[in-house]
Amino acid sequence: MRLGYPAQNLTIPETTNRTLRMKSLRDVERLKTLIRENITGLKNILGWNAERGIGLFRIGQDLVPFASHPAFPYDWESEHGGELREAGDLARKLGVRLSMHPGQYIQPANPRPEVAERGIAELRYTARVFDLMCAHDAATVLHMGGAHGDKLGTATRFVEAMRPHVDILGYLALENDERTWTASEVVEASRALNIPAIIDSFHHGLNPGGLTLREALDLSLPTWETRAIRPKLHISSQDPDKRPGGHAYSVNARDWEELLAALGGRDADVMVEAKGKEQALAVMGVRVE
DNA sequence: GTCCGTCAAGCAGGC
DNA sequence: GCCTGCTTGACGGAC
Repeated sequence: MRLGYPAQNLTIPETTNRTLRMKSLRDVERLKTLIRENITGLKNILGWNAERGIGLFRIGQDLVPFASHPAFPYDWESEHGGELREAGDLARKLGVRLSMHPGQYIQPANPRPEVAERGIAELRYTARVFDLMCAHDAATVLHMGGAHGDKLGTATRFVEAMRPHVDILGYLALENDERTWTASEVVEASRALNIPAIIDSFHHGLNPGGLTLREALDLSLPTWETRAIRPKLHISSQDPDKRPGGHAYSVNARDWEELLAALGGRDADVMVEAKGKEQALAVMGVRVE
């Protein structure tokens, strides 16, 4: 089992998420510098992680900000491909597995074609990053988006929208969310696309769809056999000061024990989604100072 | 110099 | 109808 955290390290501190405002995109030199700083940030974080046995990391979605936007001013794959390749070599050498997690705006099943197409473009960006890094066990983790009052029809539309994009499907994994798509619904869509499903234990608790956590894992873990790579899971805990679904600074030890119990000794890599980033891994016994 | 609202983008749900 | 949660940096204007 490998443990990981997303996008930035609060201790060093370092980030992969430097960005700029859209109207600054035309400043090409500044943009290139910023992307190189993000890639350098990624390498620094990978090194810090490896020294502490942290073998999983989620690259921030703004590694190449606006990469999928029509206004992006140059061919980022040619310009930064060599740098990404180096970062990928480092990750492989250190044994760190990578992922990305496109945000809430990415909705391939959206009834508005322009929204769906924007989403596909963003997913293709993540796939190209992983291609350039030669990150063969990487995952692009995606929620299925809005249901638009018709879950069955939307799920069908999602599968049909994604099916032609084999370049993206090579990395894509679908994740349950806290209010719309349950573990079993996500597994069903994943099976239809022959891609893996990720269970988020916190989301599952809020939107279980009649399944225990163990039952959800029984369904989702085998979907990873299609890629012959280790399954992935997400864990986070409720922030007591926020409404249900708000992520806490750390992870509750009971939530962690519950996930381990549900796994029952089966192997998986676990992404810890906490506001405290790497600091939250202390709950799992990782040395994070 | 610091604070704060806004920025490409969408949805669902609580008030 | 508005605000918040998903996430959490940049940047311009107000003070």
